Amino acid sequence: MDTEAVRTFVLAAEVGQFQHAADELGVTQQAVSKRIAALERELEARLFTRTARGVELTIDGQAFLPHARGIVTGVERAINAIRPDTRALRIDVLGFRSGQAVVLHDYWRAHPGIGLDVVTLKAGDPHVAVAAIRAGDVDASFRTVTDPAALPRDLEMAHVIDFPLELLVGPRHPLASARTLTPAQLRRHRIWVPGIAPRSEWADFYDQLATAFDLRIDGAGPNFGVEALLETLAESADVATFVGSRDRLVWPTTYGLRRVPVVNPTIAYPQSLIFPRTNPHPGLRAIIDYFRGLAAPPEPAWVPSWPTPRRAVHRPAQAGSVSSLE
Amino acid sequence: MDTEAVRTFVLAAEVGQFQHAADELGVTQQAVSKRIAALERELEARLFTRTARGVELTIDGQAFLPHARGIVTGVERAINAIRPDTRALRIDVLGFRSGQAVVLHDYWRAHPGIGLDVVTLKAGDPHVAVAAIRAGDVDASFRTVTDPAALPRDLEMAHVIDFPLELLVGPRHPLASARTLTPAQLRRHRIWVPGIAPRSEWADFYDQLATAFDLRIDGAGPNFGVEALLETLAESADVATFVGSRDRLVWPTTYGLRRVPVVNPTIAYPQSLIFPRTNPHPGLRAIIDYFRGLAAPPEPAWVPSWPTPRRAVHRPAQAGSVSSLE
DNA sequence: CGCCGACCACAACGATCGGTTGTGCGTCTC
DNA sequence: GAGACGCACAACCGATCGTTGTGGTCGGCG
Repeated sequence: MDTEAVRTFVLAAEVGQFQHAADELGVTQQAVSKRIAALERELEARLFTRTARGVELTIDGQAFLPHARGIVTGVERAINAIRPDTRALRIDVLGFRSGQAVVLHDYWRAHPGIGLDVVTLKAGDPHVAVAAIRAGDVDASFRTVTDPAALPRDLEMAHVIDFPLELLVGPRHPLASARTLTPAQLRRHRIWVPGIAPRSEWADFYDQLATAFDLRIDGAGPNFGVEALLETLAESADVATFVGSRDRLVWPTTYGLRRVPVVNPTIAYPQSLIFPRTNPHPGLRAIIDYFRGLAAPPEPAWVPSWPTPRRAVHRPAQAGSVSSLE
Repeated sequence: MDTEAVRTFVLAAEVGQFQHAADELGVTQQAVSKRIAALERELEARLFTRTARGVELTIDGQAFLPHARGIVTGVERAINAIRPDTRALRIDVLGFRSGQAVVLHDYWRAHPGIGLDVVTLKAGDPHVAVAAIRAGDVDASFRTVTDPAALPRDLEMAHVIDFPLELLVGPRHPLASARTLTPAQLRRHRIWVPGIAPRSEWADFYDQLATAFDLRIDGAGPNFGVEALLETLAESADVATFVGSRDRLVWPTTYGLRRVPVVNPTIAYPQSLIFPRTNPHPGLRAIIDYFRGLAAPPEPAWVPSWPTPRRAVHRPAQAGSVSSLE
């Protein structure tokens, strides 16, 4: 199906004449006639009744019209998502099931009609995201540059939310029945975190976490995907993994897996957003505010020793109240 | 833009290989390559990065993908709206701004995702709608056959709602400042109701109404469309018209028009729905229940002398309580 | 009543497009 | 280094889409 034919159909239905529609489109009346005929042939249905003074929609044509309008606007939106000057807010997330993407999706559902495209740069190094933002390929990225000196001057990194960690364990694991766990209880248990890029902020986060609480966090293993990880966890009695409380797990229940919150202290991943310091996308500020308005993890919370700008908007006086146990 | 190319793009993005997508679509790999190349040329953007083991979405491709999915599903829905065997519930209304259509639209918004197509048969005679239902062109029609003997055996006509009438007057009309009006107050005022087909149920309705309350209802005049009517009303000091309380008027305020409810008694148009007695569309019952669940006009109400089956579902014991002043 | 004007359909023709087969190139694997 | 795999390019052919020219039908008008 040619979308130009669909657009022609909509126009012809609106003006009620092939001739007029042809003038509007800058083609001959015969071309419009052939486009409609082709559409009718493809749909195996008559869309217009031809009269001496123009055309009129048939019943099938009336039923088709709103869907045709939807196709036309869908095509326009699709093109606008690509064109550099008109494109919608484009945000890089670590993965489509990550807590970042889940909260973004919540925001999008709460604000229907907003132009938002979620992409993943699929890079281990956060500096790839930095380069993509500077190049204008994306408008913002949920990555973290742990060394403040490494962040270019023209970019800003803002802390937007803390994602508390949970332990994901199979039913045979000794910690499976716990309602909550403290970091001390995790000591000597194998915690497997595959798929973490070597020099990424997440590797640094887990490094600091392991040394802070003397944990056995193994991030080296090969990553065969989420499904393989879940299957391994489901059958293992001695291996667990960390997930963010907002991360989406597709079939956690079918594997019999349990998510156990870690408390006293909460282990919080300080989520930052990187975006251009000047001329950020107009819709970005609302998203930052939305993230910052979400509930903070329960105190006390452990965070890594990055100099992340603490949330200055909603909790201005509590910058020092987030206790670090280091 | 060719929707086949869009569908190919979605498939290729999902499987990650042109070759695989080509097998799936039953074409050669080269055809897929050309389709994608054409799409990229049209969008002036690279959608895939070609690798030795397949293809991977670029950032632009990732942004395009959800919109492309929307286009594909939109095309599917459009086709399903046409195909006789799979098509969505198709209901005939008198006009897209009529109260019937407005309430239908409310229902559709309350039940997103429901397959519903609203059409107008544009026929004066309700028997055209009857024929269309019997032919399977539409699934139901908000028309009324006033003579029960004229309704074919294989069709059912159910009363679904009462639409109370309001007087629409311009600012210079003597009744413009009234908050409510009784039918007796309308006597000797000119009421203009253009566009009523001669032998339709609406003509009968207004005939009965005029004789019941001794009103001057003029339905003969030429119909130049809603806009012309509104303009005439806005400037006239002695002509008014009737509208249903649920009818949508596009720019009533810009013309300075006022809608005045008629009470003591309310004048109710008993809205019926005609549909096949056997094998009605599965979604139809829910719509009938929705209409019947809406608020009834205030009592007492005048209704024409048609033998409309009164609402038996929600007000089973009140069949006789609807007072007719005839 | 017959002409004219408006509008759509059909025919013919050239350019373009979308499909095919055949081939070449780069990369990954053994 | 040979083979497998996957995508791109070239050549070819039929279908399609645009054009111009023409015919048919309906409504309005003198």
